[in-house]
Amino acid sequence: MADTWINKFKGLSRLPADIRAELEAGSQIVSVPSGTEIFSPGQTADNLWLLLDGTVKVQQKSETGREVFLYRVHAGESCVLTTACMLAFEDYSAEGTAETDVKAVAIPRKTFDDLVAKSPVFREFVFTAYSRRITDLFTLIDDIVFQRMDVRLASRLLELADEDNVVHATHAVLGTELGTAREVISRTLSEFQRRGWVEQSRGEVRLINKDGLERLVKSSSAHL
Amino acid sequence: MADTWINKFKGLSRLPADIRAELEAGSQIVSVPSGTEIFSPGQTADNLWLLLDGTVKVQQKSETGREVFLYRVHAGESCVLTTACMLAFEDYSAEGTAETDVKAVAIPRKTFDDLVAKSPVFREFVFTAYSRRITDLFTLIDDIVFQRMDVRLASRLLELADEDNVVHATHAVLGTELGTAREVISRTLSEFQRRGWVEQSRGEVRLINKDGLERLVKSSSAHL
DNA sequence: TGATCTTTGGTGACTTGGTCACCAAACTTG
DNA sequence: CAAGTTTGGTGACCAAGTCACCAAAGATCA
Repeated sequence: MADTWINKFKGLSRLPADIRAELEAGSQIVSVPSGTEIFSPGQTADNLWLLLDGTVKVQQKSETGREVFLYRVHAGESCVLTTACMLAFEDYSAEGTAETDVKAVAIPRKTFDDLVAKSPVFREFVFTAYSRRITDLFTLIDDIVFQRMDVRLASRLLELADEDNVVHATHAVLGTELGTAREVISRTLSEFQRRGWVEQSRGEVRLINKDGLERLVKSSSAHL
Repeated sequence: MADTWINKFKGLSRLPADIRAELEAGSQIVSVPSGTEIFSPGQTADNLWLLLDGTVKVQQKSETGREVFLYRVHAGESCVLTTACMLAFEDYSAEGTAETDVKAVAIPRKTFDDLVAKSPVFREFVFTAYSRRITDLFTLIDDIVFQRMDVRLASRLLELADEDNVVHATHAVLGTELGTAREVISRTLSEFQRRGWVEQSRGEVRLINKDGLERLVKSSSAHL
């Protein structure tokens, strides 16, 4: 009982026993392979996903066909913004893709609505998740408007690096992550390489001097 | 009974009588003068506001002291994003200011939480409002990243014009509305003036050829 | 094993937008 | 009306996005 998936989600551990039972009975665990489209424009979202393993990348497709990265959902978090659209019966304009193999709990609309009605703890969980995502969006907007590209790229590289300090992504992918052009990424990375912070090969960037990158990021948030 | 404020809000007219009664009893109508700070970072939001009259401008203040415009709440709409933070007991990073004299219904946290629990219609109202705001934010991000400044300024001028086709705003204000610098606004407006679309005087822009502005806006959304 | 195709990255020229420094004109306040 | 404040204008410069094009690294397949 103590090792149920429910305890992996911070706000849910305080749920009373009856609600837990309903939540477990009314939802199911699903696994999807890397690359799966989890939700997309035109498709009604019918489930709230709580991620157990893997990451989901949420992007906005613009009319002109280009894409902007919005945020990334990690294990222990939920794709909660879809719920607004799920309950509002409105179409979602963003799309979510599994970046890795993903294991998740899918809560159907019916169960979700029921639990929101019944459980104050579940309600707080949902609204807290909202609050976090919305704050993230505000921060993103702020970043796009005021932050220099080199700083944004440096901090994104640090986030995306694996345990060997390698980022597996093409310049084009990094471009859409930051909402900029591939050329800008190429130039900025050359500059980082010239300074001895990174080494590049096709499809990957090795961070060989994280300190340099970190100093660049810090220097920008310190104009007080 | 039919002329209650409740009917001014699209999703609420279907509320059953008992819920209506609770909503009316548990909320109050407030009036604040133009310029009032309705919510701001550091202050916990204790009420959900439903606007009856006037407009509220929601901005994000960055660490560097600059501001980005996020969205505008009109009569018949709600400041719903504050509720996430209200229920999540998290601080809000954005601030809301009355742009005009504002009349609104303030629903305290307690009443709000209660109604979300009890009423499916109220729940749908809340989630629909969320969905709309979030979609607006997505559109904003898309705009910032991909749209040219002249197009963005033209469409904003058309939005902000009063019945006499005059926009009452300084270049600096228009700058923060669009997340750009005053100088850029000045240059772009000079260009619009040169083309005979607008006339300027201190603190206001008169649209004398809306067609020109509208054509510019349309031309940009038509690259299919 | 090459020949060809596709994906990825590099580059120069140019345009747009943001920053800085500074000034001038228009209002406001005493 | 004099002095201060707000608003708008301008040139020089830098950062970033766009366009056109090419070259190198892998992938595919006869």
